[in-house]
Amino acid sequence: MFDVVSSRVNFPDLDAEILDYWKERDVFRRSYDERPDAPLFMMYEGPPTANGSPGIHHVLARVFKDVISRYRTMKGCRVIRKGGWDTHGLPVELQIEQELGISSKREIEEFGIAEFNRRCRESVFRYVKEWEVMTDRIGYWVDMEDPYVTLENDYIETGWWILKKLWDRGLLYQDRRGAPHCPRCVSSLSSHEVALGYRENTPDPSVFVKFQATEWPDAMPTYFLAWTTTPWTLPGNTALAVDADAEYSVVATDGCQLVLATALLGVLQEDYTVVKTLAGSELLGQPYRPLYDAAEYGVPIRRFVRGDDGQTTLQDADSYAPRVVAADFVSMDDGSGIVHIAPAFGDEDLGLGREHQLAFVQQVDLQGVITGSYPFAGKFVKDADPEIAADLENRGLLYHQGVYRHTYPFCWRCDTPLLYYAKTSWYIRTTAVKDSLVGNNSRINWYPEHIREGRFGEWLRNNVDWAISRERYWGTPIPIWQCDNCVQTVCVGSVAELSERSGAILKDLDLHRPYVDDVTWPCRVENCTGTMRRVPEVMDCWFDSGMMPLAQWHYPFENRDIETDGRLPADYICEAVDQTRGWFYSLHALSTLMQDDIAYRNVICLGLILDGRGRKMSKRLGNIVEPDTILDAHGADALRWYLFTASHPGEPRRFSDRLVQQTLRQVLLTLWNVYSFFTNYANIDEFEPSQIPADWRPEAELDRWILAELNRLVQVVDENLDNYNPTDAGRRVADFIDILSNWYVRRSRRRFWKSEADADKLGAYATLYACLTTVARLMAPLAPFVSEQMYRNLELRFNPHGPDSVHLTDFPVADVSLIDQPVMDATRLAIRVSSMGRAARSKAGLKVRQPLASVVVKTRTADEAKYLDWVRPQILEELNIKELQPADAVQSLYAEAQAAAGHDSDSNSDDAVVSVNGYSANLESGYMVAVDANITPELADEGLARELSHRIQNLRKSARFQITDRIVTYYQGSDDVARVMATHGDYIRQETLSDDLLAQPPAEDAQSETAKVEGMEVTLGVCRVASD
RNA sequence: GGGCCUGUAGCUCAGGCGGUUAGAGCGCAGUCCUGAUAAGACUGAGGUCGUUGGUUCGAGUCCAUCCAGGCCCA
Repeated sequence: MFDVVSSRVNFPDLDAEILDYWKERDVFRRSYDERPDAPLFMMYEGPPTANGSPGIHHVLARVFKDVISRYRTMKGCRVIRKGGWDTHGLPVELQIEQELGISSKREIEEFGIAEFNRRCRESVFRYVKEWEVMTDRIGYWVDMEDPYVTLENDYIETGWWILKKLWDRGLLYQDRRGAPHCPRCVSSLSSHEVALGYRENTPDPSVFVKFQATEWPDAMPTYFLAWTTTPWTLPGNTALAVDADAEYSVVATDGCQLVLATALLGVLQEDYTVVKTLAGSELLGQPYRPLYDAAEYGVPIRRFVRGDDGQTTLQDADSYAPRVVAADFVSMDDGSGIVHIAPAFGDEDLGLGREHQLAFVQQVDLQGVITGSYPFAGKFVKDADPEIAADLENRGLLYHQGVYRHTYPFCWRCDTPLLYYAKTSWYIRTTAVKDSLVGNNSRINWYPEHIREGRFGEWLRNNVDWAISRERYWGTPIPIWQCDNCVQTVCVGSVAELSERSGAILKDLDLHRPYVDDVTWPCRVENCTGTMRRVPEVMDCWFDSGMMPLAQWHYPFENRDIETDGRLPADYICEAVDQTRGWFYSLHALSTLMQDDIAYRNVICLGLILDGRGRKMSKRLGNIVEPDTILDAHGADALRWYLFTASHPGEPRRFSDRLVQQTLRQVLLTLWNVYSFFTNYANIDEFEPSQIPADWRPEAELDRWILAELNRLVQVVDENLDNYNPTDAGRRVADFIDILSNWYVRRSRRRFWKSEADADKLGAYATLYACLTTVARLMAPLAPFVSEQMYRNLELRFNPHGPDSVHLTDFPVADVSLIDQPVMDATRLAIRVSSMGRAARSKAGLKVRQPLASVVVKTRTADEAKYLDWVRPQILEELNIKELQPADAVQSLYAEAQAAAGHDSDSNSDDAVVSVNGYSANLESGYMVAVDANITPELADEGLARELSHRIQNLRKSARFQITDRIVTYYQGSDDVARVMATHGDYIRQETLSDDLLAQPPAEDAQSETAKVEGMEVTLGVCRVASD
């Protein structure tokens, strides 16, 4: 016997039961422990940070990780899926700053780094319980008992080892760059943080400034016209840049000459005459007078000097001689074609400064305040802008000023406009392996595919060196110690090495700041009395996540066998598209640098998750959907199924409770009801799987059809999952469930009901059993709970020595010999003809319960005419019609129907339902289904018999009788009713399991009703007969 | 400003190598069917397939342009 399955099911309760079962049997662990020799399949977990509650977007990523892992397990792999936690980084620090009510580095240092970091450490596990519960609840199998944690000493130590390797190869270096800097927080921002704070339509001053040429051949005073939106950088100007290949014009206007690009003459405010034109290259080297000579205002002057090694360094200088240089970034779209260059600020300016060994004037401090003795000294840069413009205007050096609106970055924490500011950072020279980065990428399978050459490929082709240092507190400390007296620098690659160098016993040292900062030692350079101290920076936390392939195993200090045992690279990773520049890149960059290999073979790149109205989910909008709400209402499978199938992984997806509920009803409940139907009747008939002969083959048309569809489904689902496409896999399963329920079961019901236990009935059971057990396995990776339940009840209880979980079974393999295309085509035709027939009946007001004499069907092809013959019984039964005739048997009907439909008019559509010749004919796409509308008295009686048994069935149902209960039926009504009860009594008794049909008032305890049937008042009652 | 993606019914989505009259589900209105069903069937309303050009005998599909939205970057 099967367990009794109610058609009413509570999926959240079912989830809980299955979770207990897995826990009890330790199924997850056994899914890899019990197959030591199976091929490895490696899934890398992109680590989340547990300092906030998990949201629905985390569920999305986790179920996509899970579905592929479960599929691979069923395909015979041993899937390694180690959990992980990302624990470092600025977001963690910010949260603590907020809690402490502070917002600057100065305040953190006053508060104390030790306590600050202690709080950071505590906060990152604050929600770990919630994460574990959610992970468990959605059925994501991942090893949470032994996860990697980026703050652990072992993890950090691997990071040090990697950095040292890079250092030894000259790939780790310190450099000065123009970086976005928040003057209020006194810190650089990572590109990721900058991206959070762009604001459109930000007004900035737009000033055109005149730089006087000092060696221009003409007598007339001549100025280079340059444009900037940051007047505060003008005192730092040390060069002007032009496009050497562009044409420039010298124009005469208002008592002087101006030089600017010919293409941009339109910016001039008044009349002018072009004196001459010349190439940009002819301007190169032209000296000009600085607007503000730094020496006069007490600001130190330095300049870039290129050494023998090709590297440039900054050296002090007494004076500088600004001049015109060439640059390839000079735009001809706006401005004047002459770009103001201040190497102390913009990154392009800095690069140009190096290239041309320009002077370097930095008249702004890290708080954004102008230094020196300028008239506007002591002001914040943005406040200095108007004063600088006014000062230049007074001196006749301002040509024009206005307002320019553009997109500008602001600090996402404190809304301060960011300044581009040249300062030193540590870099990894990823550009040294750029070709490998691009080349290795071509070996990665991206889903969706366009990411490879699109967003990711584009990013790699524009690769710049990776800025890995942060002037912060809570992160992996950069293991570089420098002498505070000389140039001695060492990179430390392990805790042991640090012990050895420092002479201290560091076994229990917390490798974080401030403790690691206390580790110092005397410089060993001869005659140097300095002390080796760690540099103050910590690592970018993306470096932490990128090194997880090695660091999660504490390689190379332990687990050296990962090099060869298949744990590098990953077979599969999956995160959202925002990780392109994040984790996808950091993994790829580090594995290219360290192993010159890919870090992952296959990657699903998920789109963003939006709310029901298509808006991004955010706390601010208050449109976050809590996973718990969904899970408690609909269960994990419904949520998973929705996430898999609603749209392809790369697409953004809308999410709402309503859509999950729809999925539940349409897919899972439909399947469950088929399952419930099957077990109910199987138990009544005492069907057991062992009754199916080993060499059983389907004979009935319907059985051959649904098994053909089933085996085709197996092929398609296997193919889709193998191609990392759970979306289409799930959609195809849903399609199958639909036809299984709404055609196979619908059409097969009577085969299960009938009392004789013949081969046909066994065939029906064997077929439906095969469908349900196969579907349970097919959907196990997608909907692990309901499939487990079905597996246990349908298979395991009859095969106690089989695998005790569906997730330990093999994925189904299609029996190609059962895929019978003609049968599938024929049944599709039956479904279509039935649908058209129902419409024809409906239009003529002929309800289906009323039997009709005949239906005429015209198909489009000869093949279909043949198929019609096969599926004739299905159509007749579905339409409740006695006889089916091909159209050529009723020659004129089709032509008449076409004529009636106005087919020969200019309308190019002849779809219609028309009444013609006593038929109701439905024309559609070249098909015709015409039902005979003539109801003879015999047919009317038969219709009444069916109507009466329908009423009696409803009474049985409302009396809550068991399906197998036998009853006595009472009836009172017109002569018609009495006659039908007599002439069709056998039929009614059989349908309703009535032992007797009694023409008398219902007994007292009978379930009864009086109603109008076909316009006649009828009283019916049913009474259960005591079973023996 | 650059890169990538997306635009098909009120909503969520399908539409193979270009080929007959562009489909499904949800929602709405009505009718029907039902002893597995929380379901199902049928009918109806609802579409300039984002725009404009082009290629072609033929374009939702291919090409170009523009528009709108999203993500990433400057």
